[in-house]
Amino acid sequence: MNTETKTAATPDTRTRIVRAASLLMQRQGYDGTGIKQIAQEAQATLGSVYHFFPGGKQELAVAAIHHGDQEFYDVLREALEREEDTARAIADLCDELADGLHASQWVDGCPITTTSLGTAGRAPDIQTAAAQAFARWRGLVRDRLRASGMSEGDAHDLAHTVISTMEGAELAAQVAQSKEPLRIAGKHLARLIALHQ
Amino acid sequence: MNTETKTAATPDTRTRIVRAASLLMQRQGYDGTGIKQIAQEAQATLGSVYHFFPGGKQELAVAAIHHGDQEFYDVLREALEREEDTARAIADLCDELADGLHASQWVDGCPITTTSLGTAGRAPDIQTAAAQAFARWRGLVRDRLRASGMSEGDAHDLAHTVISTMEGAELAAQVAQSKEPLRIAGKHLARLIALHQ
DNA sequence: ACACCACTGGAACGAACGCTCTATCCGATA
DNA sequence: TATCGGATAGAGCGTTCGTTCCAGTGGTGT
Repeated sequence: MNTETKTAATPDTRTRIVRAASLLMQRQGYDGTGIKQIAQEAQATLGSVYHFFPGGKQELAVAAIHHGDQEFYDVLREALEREEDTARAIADLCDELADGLHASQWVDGCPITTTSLGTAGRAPDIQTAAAQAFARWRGLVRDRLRASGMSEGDAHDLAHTVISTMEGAELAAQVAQSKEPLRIAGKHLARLIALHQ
Repeated sequence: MNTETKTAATPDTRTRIVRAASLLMQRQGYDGTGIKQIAQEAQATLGSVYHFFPGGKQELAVAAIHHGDQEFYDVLREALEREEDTARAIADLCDELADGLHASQWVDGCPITTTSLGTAGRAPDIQTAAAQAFARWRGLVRDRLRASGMSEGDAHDLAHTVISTMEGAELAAQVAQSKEPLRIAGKHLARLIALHQ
């Protein structure tokens, strides 16, 4: 029954596999990550991987994307709940992302972009999972903006730009190995939100 | 001497190899693209590839990134020269990018992100080339904003956000297979620029 | 006529890839 | 205690990877 839940010392084998796949594909992309490497990192064996993911590497990648999706969904939700002023919440989140990126020595960017980009025209399941993730994140921002009184249209459009810009700034920060793109993006997004409410 | 220049029917072998590498890595990433595939696509042989790029796949990837860098540099420069109002120039460029992305059936996004992301912590030469590209593009926008009378600080910051947001919106558009993220980003960037000048 | 050399062509190498397969383990149920 | 199926373990399959190596080929300078 259990597929993690408790804060247990050593999680499910399946959970360990998904976590390892998510982390490694986030860093190295789909083609750059081998199934054997995932198994080793997860302290599981090849047999276990194919037992839980009979669909092979693609099915595992989809699970990894869903994992990364939920991971950032929680971060985003907490950031929006923590601070009443949405503009400031987004700016603070950008700084938080910059700190996390720096702490990982600029390797752990968005948990799904690398996997998604590298499989663009050839793995529909992975693309669908990535599109769902982006839509969920946008929905979170849109609902928060709506709740603070913004019009439907403005909230919809701003949610798009907030996610797009955060995504692009994280990418730019990673490439430049600098917090500056994310810092500036946070400032400008806050300004843009304040302009509409 | 000549490494292309003329509008010749069939370009240099070296040029054909770089173009093929750039296009394939843009679509499939570094690890997803094989040297043999590049050679085939370029109508060259393995011997030729290693003749021109004795540094192997990494040296070829660096050349591919420089190629993609220059490619977008020209597009960006023309877009900024074509339209006097910088805000409108950026918005128009976003629409142009959306059309190009759609025309490629959502596979040809930014020519360097996929390659750069997939090699994040392990190929310094590639990272440096990608960082240079981003910096050159930002420089183009910053100079244009400065020329239209914007303050040094505002121009610097806005150039960052313009590139970050365009990058992120292109990514979002690719994943969602929709022009909407780029359209909205263009609108918001124009608004943000107008706000500062 | 010859020598030279940038360039082309492709066979071959060891390593790593995704995946299949069978054997074994082990806790729950009868 | 006997049985059974989910889970684990890893050898081995065919294929492809990046790279090396060397034998040609064709045009240029002498």
